[in-house]
Amino acid sequence: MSLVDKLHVRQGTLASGEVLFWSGQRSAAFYALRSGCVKDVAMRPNGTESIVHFSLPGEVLGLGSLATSRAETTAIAVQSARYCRVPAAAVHKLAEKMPDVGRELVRLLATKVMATQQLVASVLDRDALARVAGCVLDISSRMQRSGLDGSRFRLGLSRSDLASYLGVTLETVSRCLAELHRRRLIEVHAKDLRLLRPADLKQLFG
Amino acid sequence: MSLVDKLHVRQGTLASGEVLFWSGQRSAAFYALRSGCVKDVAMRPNGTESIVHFSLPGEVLGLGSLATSRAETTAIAVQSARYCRVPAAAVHKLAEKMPDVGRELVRLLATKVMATQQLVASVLDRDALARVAGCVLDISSRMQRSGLDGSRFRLGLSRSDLASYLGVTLETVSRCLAELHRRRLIEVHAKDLRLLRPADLKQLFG
DNA sequence: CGGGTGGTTGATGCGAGTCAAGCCACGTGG
DNA sequence: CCACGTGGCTTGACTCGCATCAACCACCCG
Repeated sequence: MSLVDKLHVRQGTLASGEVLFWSGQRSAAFYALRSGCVKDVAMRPNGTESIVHFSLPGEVLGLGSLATSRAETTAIAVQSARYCRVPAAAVHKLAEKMPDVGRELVRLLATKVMATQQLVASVLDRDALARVAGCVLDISSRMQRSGLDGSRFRLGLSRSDLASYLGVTLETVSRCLAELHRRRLIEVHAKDLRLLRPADLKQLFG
Repeated sequence: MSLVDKLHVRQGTLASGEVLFWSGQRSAAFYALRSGCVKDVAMRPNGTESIVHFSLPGEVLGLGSLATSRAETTAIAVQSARYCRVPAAAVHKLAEKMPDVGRELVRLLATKVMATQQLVASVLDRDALARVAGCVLDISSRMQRSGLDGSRFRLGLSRSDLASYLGVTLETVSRCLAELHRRRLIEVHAKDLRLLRPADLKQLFG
């Protein structure tokens, strides 16, 4: 039984393009995503924005607000989505009675720290094609972890979202997907994606 | 009074090059760095290694082990260092009596999540010169946060360590530091570094 | 039908990787 | 003491991957 299931939480839905929370907004809570896809956008002083994360069904977002009681990024649905809101205070109160809840939260956070560090490391010293391949594999395995079909899915993010997330341009993303298609490692039609040879994808990524 | 000061902890020292913990090693504990500098290295299947993080005095490392009870990276001292070891079990036990301890730990972790995400975002869409400038500023502000002199310090990391951390080659790091020196934004002699015009550095970074 | 949005594809230039040489500070041993 | 090697750093010349700029296409909706 997972952490969020133990709590009395508020449910909600989002239409595509709708904002879940704004950067800077006062709030100490996180969210469990039930369906859809949500991107986490960091705004820059100069106006440019970059995607630092995206969440798939079964995952948790908004953990940053636990540090400062203030959201550090803006979360925007890229598909219609259902979610549960979990106030930090509720978790902390529950944790006082049930130590396991506290440990679970710590585990959740520590896992995200590591995942993010791995992401940095993996992205930085790879060329564009490997980054795209890695991203496809990442989505696939995250879908599987939530019990969904990891070999055939629809991308929530647009090319330009993916580009920002991967640190390349949208043209490059487009070209790389086309190249992977040409090599028969995947099949892409617009946002529908199918993995043909995951093993070869992994090799390309490694 | 900070979290680690409340705990009964084991102290230790490291010589430059010595390993604090190995990737994969079973252990659920983190470390508070008292002095020196420690790098966090992720090994790849293919043998290459990349630096995902480095810790300065006053900072905490090894949080990854809280997720899996296993270190995810190898921590190596790049200068002789003093540290305190904090077992996860001790924190959790203490947290049961003092809820604030649990919250402090959560805050610590959430802060690191955000910092790491910011790092990704900041590194990805910046050119090499801006990355190096940002890294210098980052070190400077982290030194200040611990009450040290942020305008004049000695780099713990070698050029090649910095290169790995920033996702560029060591030649590029060298050229960028030289360029910043040429522009009179900093002064570098080997590993000794001094900030001359931090405001202009920030502008270059932004 | 026209306009808008998101995606693909092509031509060109630049930034940073690569390869290679050389410098400096260090230590070691003849 | 000097000769020599070694590791960390710098600098230069060449190459290449990706950004940039720009056209074009497919689709949707008013």
